[in-house]
Amino acid sequence: MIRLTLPDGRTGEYSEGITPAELLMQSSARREQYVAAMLDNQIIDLSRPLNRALLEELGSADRVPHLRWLTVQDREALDVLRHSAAHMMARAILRLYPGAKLAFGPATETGFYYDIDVRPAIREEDFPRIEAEMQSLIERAEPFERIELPTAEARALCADLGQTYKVEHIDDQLARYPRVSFYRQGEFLDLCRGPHVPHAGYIRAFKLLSIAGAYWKNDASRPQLQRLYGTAFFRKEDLEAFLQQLEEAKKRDHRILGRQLGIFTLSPMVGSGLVLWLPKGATIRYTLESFIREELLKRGYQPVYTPHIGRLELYRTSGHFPYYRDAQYPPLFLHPLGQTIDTWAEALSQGKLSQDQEKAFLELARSWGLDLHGYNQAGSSSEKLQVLQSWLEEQEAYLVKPMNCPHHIQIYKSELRSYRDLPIRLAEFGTVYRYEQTGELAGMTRVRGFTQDDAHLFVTPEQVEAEMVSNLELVLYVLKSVGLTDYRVRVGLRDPVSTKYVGKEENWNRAQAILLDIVKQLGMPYSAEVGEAAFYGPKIDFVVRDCLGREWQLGTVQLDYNLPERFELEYVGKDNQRHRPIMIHRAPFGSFERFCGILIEHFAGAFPLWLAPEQARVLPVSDKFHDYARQVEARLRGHGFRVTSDLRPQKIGAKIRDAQLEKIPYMLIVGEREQQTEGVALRDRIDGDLGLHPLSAVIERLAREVQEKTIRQVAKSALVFSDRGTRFES
RNA sequence: GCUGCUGUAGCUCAGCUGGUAGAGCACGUCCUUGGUAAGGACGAGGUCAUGGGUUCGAAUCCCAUCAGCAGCUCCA
Repeated sequence: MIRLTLPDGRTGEYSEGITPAELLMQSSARREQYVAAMLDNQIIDLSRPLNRALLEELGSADRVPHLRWLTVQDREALDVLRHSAAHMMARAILRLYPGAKLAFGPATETGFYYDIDVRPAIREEDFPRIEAEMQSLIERAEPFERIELPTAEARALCADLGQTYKVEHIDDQLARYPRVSFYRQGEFLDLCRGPHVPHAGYIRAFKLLSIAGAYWKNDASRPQLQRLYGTAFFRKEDLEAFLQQLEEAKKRDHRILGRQLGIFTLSPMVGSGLVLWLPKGATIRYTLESFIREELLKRGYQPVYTPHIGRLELYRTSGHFPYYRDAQYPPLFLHPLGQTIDTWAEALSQGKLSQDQEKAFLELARSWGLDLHGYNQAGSSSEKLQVLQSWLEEQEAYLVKPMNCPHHIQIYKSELRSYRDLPIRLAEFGTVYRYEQTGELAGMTRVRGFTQDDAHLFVTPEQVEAEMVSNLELVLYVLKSVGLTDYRVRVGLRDPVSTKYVGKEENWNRAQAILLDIVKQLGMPYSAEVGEAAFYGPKIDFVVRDCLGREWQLGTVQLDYNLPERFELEYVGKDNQRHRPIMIHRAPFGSFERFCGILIEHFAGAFPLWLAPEQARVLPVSDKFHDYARQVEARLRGHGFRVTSDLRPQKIGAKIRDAQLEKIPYMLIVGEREQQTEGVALRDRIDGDLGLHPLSAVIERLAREVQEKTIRQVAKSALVFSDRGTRFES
C-alpha cells in the first residue's frame, strides 16, 4: 500500500501501482480536461503506476506525497503538451526522412524544438509536408506508452534504431542510472524521460515556426544539427493569440521603432554593427549622458578622456589582446609587413601553416629586406614562432581599443598615489570596438562599436565593499529612473575547470566571496553562475529581456585583483610601504547603444517626457496663427524644452495624427482662442485633449514632469514567458 | 563563425512557371485656411543589394560577395 495526500487535503491508502488516472476516475472529475499529474513537485504521466520505486525515485519515499492533477489550464500542462508535440514532429520527420537521427527535443518557454541530424537538410518549404504528417498522426490519437528498460538494454536498443546521439547521451549522462525510459507511439520509439499527454489527440493546435542550426550538446566543436522550432496549444484560439502576440512584439522591436522614430540607422557603407545615432537618438543619449554625469559628480567621480586607440603592448599587458584576439579588429602595424607577419605567426601557432605558404611568406619577407634573425636556422615551429613574435613585439602597432581599463590604468599610474587619494574613481564615456561575430550583430543591442558609461575605481582592500555597494546602488538607481523593474541579477563566477581566467586562486576566492556577500546583504534575488566571470574577475550583471524574450546584459559591476597586478599598480600606505590597489570596473548602463535599444522596447518608443527627443509640438490650427505658434515655441524653448512647430499647410487632425504616431508627449494646439488668452489647448499623448490652459501653467506642468522623471507608461510585454523551469527532454 | 531564410523607390510591400517594373505612405509644387488621429490635384523617385554566369532575353534561374532576419556558438 502507498499513502498519498490528495488535492482535497485528505490522506488515504491506496494499492501499489494505482495510476493517477485511476484515482481520478474515483473522483467525479471530467477526465478529458486532465493532462498529467503532479506528485509533490514532479510531473508524471496520468498512466504512471504509483509505487514505492517511483516514490523513491522522486525522493518522496520518506513522507506522504501530495498528488494533484494538472488540467489544460495549468502552465506545466502546456509544457507537457509541447514536449509531446516535439515527439510528434520527430515521429513525422522519421517517417518522411528515414534514417534521421534524433538528439534532444524539449519544451521551451513558448513552444518546443527538436534537434535532428537529417539529410538532406530540411528547409522551411518542407514545413507543410511535415505539418500534414503530424496532423494525420495526431488525428489517430494514439497513446504515449512508457517503457522502462535496464540501461544496457536501452543502449543496445538505441544502437539498433541507429540513434547514435541517443547512444552517446546514454554513455555520457545516463550510464549511472540502472534503468531509463522510452516512450512508444505506434512505430515510433524515443528515449525520453517524459512525461507526456495521455494521447496525441490532446494536441489540438500546433505550428512549425523556424529552423536553425544547433550544435550537439551546445558545443561548437561538435556536429551541427538542425533545430526545428514549433509551438503547440490545447486550443486553436490560443495558437492564434500567440501568433498575434508575436506580431505585436515585433512592432515593439527597437530596430523597427528605431527606424520609424528616427533614432538610429545602420549603413553597410559604414560597416555592420556600427551605429549611426540620428538626431532624435542622439538627443536621448545626450539626456542619458547628462543624467549619469550629474550622478557621477555627486558620487565623487573624476572625468577623464582617453584616445580611441592604444599601443598593442598595452593590450598585451592587460591580456585583452591575447584573450580576445579574434573578437577584435586586427592590430594596426606601422610596418607595411606587420599584418602579414602577424598572420604568418598566427597560422604557425595554430599549426595551420602550409609549406607553400611558409615559402611565400619567407619570399615576401626577403624581397622587402626583412631580416628575420634566425627563422631559417630555427628547428621547431615554436622556435620559428619565437622569431616572428620577437619581431612583432619590436614593431610599433596599435589596437582600436576594445576596453577602456588599460588607458585608465595609465592615468592612475601617471603619478604616485597615496592611500589618502583612494578611492580614485575615473569616469569616461569610452567608445570601444570589438569585432563581434557576424551572427551576433543585432540592431543597437549587439554592435561592434559602442560607448560604455565606464569608470574604474582604484581602492584599498578596506574600501572594496563600500565601493561595490555604492556602485550596485547606482545601477539600481539608474534602472529605477527609467522604470526598468523586470531584470535579473547574475553573479558571474569563475569556472575552475576553464583555462580562460587569469590570476591567483586566492584572489578569485576572495573576490567571489565579497560579491556573494554583498548581494545577500542587499537582499537582491540573484543567480550565481559559474563560467560567467570576466577573465580578470567576478562580476555582478543586470540582465533584461527584449521584446522577443532574449536576454541582454546592461549594467555591470566587476571586481578585479588581476589587472592591478599585471600593471603593477601601487599606492603608498599609512605604513609608508607600497601596496597594491584593487580595481572595480563598472558601467551602470552598460553601453549607451544597448541601453537605448532596450529603452526603445521598454517604452515601445513612447519615451517619458524627460527622455523624449521631442517633448512638445506646437500645432497651429491654420497659418493665421503661425506667429503665435512661433512665440509659444520660443517660450518653451526658453525654458529648456525640446519643442518644434508644425507649420505645414495641413488640417489640424493630420498634424495631431502625425505627432501622435511620432509619440510626442504633448501637443500644444493654438488658434484664435489660445492667441487671445495667451494659452494653448493641451493635448496629451496618452489622455488626449486636456482643453485650454494658460501657457505658463503648461510650462510649469511640463517642468515638473521632467524634474520628477515621471514615467506614465511602459510597454507591456505581449508575449508571456514562463519563469518556471519545468522542461522535459527527449 | 555555423545552419536556415531574406534583399524590388526614403519606408511598407505587389510583381504567377524568365519577355527589360507597380501601389500606398513619405517627398516636391500648387489649390484648400481647416479646432483634436489622414483635405485635394499634379509631379519627381528604381542600372530590382553588388559582381559574375546560364539564356536570343534575367528583378525572376545558378555561383560568389555584401547586408539583414531567426537560432546555435561567442560576449572583456
